[in-house]
Amino acid sequence: MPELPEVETTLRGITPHIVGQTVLELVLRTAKLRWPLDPHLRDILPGQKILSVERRAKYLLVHCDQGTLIIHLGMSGVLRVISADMTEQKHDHVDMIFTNGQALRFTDPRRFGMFIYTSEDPKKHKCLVNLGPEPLANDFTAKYLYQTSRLKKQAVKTFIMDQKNVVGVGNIYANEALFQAGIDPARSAGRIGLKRYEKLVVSIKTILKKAIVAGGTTISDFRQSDGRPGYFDQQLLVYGRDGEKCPNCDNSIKSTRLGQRSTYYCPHCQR
DNA sequence: ACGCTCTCCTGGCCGC
DNA sequence: TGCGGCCAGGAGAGCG
Repeated sequence: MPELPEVETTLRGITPHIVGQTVLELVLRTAKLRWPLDPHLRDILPGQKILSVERRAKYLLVHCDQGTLIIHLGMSGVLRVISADMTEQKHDHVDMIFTNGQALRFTDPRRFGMFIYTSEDPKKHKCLVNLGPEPLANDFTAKYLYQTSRLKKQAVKTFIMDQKNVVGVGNIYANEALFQAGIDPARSAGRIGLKRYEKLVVSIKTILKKAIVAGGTTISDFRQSDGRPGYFDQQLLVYGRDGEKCPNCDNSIKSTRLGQRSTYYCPHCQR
């Protein structure tokens, strides 16, 4: 679920509450998320102080004295700072309790999320080492996308959702960005010219920035870390709108599937 | 190397 | 109201 704006929203929500705090105890209630939760976290983390939190792609890196937690929200994960005595509910898998009486709680119904610890450089972890550029950074340019996509036959939507090429763009924002750029999501990435990639890069950056301001998109279960939903769903122009009228013309929005993912587009406006 | 499927898991919704 | 089938913000693994 969470794409870059939702992860960024989470980062901004939790950071001021946990940086500087010292871990008192780790409560693990579920053995397995995407990968097994390491029971040694109960021994390793207590006593460590949270130094900083950063986002890389859709991963959150919680830097502690002696190592780093790598957290991914998967499709349905939520991180919240709560009072440590708040009763746990179904799907609350991890509580990281601090000495100040608060806790960072990880909730994830579908359990595609990830909550691991490394004492090595987290950027060298196999999940992070092959990631492409950050879409909001200066090195994410039309020239880069154009060069990277030469000879690629895969659909441009699949191409921009591949984290090797650019990170953070998930299914919702891929649909929206391609609509805004007027590009047919099924078109081969290698057959799109530099000019059109210029439009696409602008669309991706604009949409992600707007979504961050809105606190992300809540389709069903995403919550900002204070429990409020994200409000960007009110600005979605094509996602989930098949059969509705295109905002730009009189034709209706169609849906199809690309790479096993629902795809929404206007056949008239997107070429 | 590339690109396509399958897979992990729970819950909500729709149709019968 | 109950049940089966299908769908959902991701992405690693395995295959041809």
